[in-house]
Amino acid sequence: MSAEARSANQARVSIHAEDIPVAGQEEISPLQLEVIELFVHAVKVLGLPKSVGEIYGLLFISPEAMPLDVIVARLGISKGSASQGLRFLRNLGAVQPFQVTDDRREHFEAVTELKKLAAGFINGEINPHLESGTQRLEKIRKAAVADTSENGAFYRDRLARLGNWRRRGGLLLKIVSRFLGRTTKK
Amino acid sequence: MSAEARSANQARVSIHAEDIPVAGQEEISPLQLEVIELFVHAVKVLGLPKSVGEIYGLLFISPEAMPLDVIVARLGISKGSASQGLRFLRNLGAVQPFQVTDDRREHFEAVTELKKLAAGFINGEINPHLESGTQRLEKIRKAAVADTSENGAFYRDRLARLGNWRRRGGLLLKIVSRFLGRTTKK
DNA sequence: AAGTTTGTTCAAAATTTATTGAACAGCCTC
DNA sequence: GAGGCTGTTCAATAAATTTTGAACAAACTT
Repeated sequence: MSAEARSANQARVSIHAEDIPVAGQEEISPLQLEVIELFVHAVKVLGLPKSVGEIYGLLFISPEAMPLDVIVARLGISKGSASQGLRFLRNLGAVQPFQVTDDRREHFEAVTELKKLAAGFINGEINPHLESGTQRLEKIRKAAVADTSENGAFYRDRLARLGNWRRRGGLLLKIVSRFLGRTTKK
Repeated sequence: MSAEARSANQARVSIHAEDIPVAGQEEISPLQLEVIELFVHAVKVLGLPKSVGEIYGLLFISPEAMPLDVIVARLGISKGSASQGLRFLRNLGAVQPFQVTDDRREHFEAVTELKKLAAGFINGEINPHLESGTQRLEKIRKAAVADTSENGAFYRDRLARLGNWRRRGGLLLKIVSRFLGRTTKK
C-alpha cells in the first residue's frame, strides 16, 4: 500500500531530486506502522473510518507532537482527510492541540488516558444515539397506549421491555465511566 | 422506499390480480414499522447492516414467530438478505429457530433477554477482535524489547499502556455481563 | 423419479461511506 | 495589499459494504 506516499498537495516549491526524502521529514518505523495498523483495526470495530485510526495511531506512537502537514506527509493521506480526522478526534477529546513557539502551525498530541478517551466516545458517539432513541421510543409508547387492536397489549409489553433495556443501558454507561476512571485497582 | 415491495422471487404460480395482498399475508402496522425503524438505527450504531435490524425488529414486535418467506414478504427484502441476516442473528443467539407441527419451514422468534443478547454480541462480535488485538500487541511487544534505537524506551512505554487498556477492557466486559445478567435491582 | 418446497450461496448491482484535491478563507509578513 | 502559510469545505471520485436474485442443493411428496 501507500505507493508514492509523500505527494504534498500544494504546488511544489521547485526542488529537484524530488523523491529523496527531505531531511527532517522522518518516515514511520516498521514498529510504528504495526501499531498504527492495530489502531486502524480497533477504530473499525468502533465504526470509525480508517483515517481516524491512522491519525490517532501515529500520534499515539510518536514521541513528538506534530502539525497537520506532517501527519499528511507521514501517513500519505490527503489534507482533507487529515483535517476531518483531526476535527473528529479533537471533538472527542482524543487529541490535544497546542501551539509551539515560533511555529504558526497547530500541533497535536494523543490523549492517552483511557478514562478520557472513553468519556469522549460515550459523550460524542453513544449518548446522542441513546437520547434520540429514547425520544423515539417515548413517541411510540404514546401511540401504543391508544392502540385497542388485539395486539395492543402485546405491543405495550414489548415497548415496556425496550424501555427497560434503555434504562439499563444508561446505568451501564455510568458504571463503565466509573470503572475506567479509577487508577487500576484489584 | 420499498416501492413495489412484494416481489416474490420464485417463479410465480400463475395467479391473476397479482397486486392484491394475499389473504393471511398480513402487512406490518404503522406502530410495528416505527419499532422496526428504531431497531434499524440501533443496529447501525453497532455497525450491523440495516437488514439485520429490520429482521430482528420485526420478530421483536410480532406476536407470532415466522418463517423466512414470511419475513421476506413482510419486509420486502430479498431471500438472500433474509437468509444471511437470520444466520447472523442465530449465530449471535438473538433469534430462536424452532419447528411448528405440520410445517416444514423453520420458524423464528426474537430472543428478548438483554443478558442473552449482550452475551451473544460480546462473544460473537467483540471478543474475537479483542483476542486478535491481544495477539498482535504481543507480537509488537516482542519486537520492541529488541529495539535499541533512541525511541525504544518510548515505544515500550506506550505498548505497556496499550496492554493496560486491553486488560481493563477485558475486565470491563466481565463487569458488563454481570451487570446485565441480574434481574433489575436498585 | 419428477416435481415442489425450503433455504443457501455467491457474483453482480446498488447503495453507502470515506477519501481526495481544488477552491477558498483567514491570518500573518514584508 | 500582494503573496505565502495554515487549515477548512465540499463536490467529485473511489472504496467498501450491503442487497439482490438466479442458480443450486437438500429434503420431502406424490
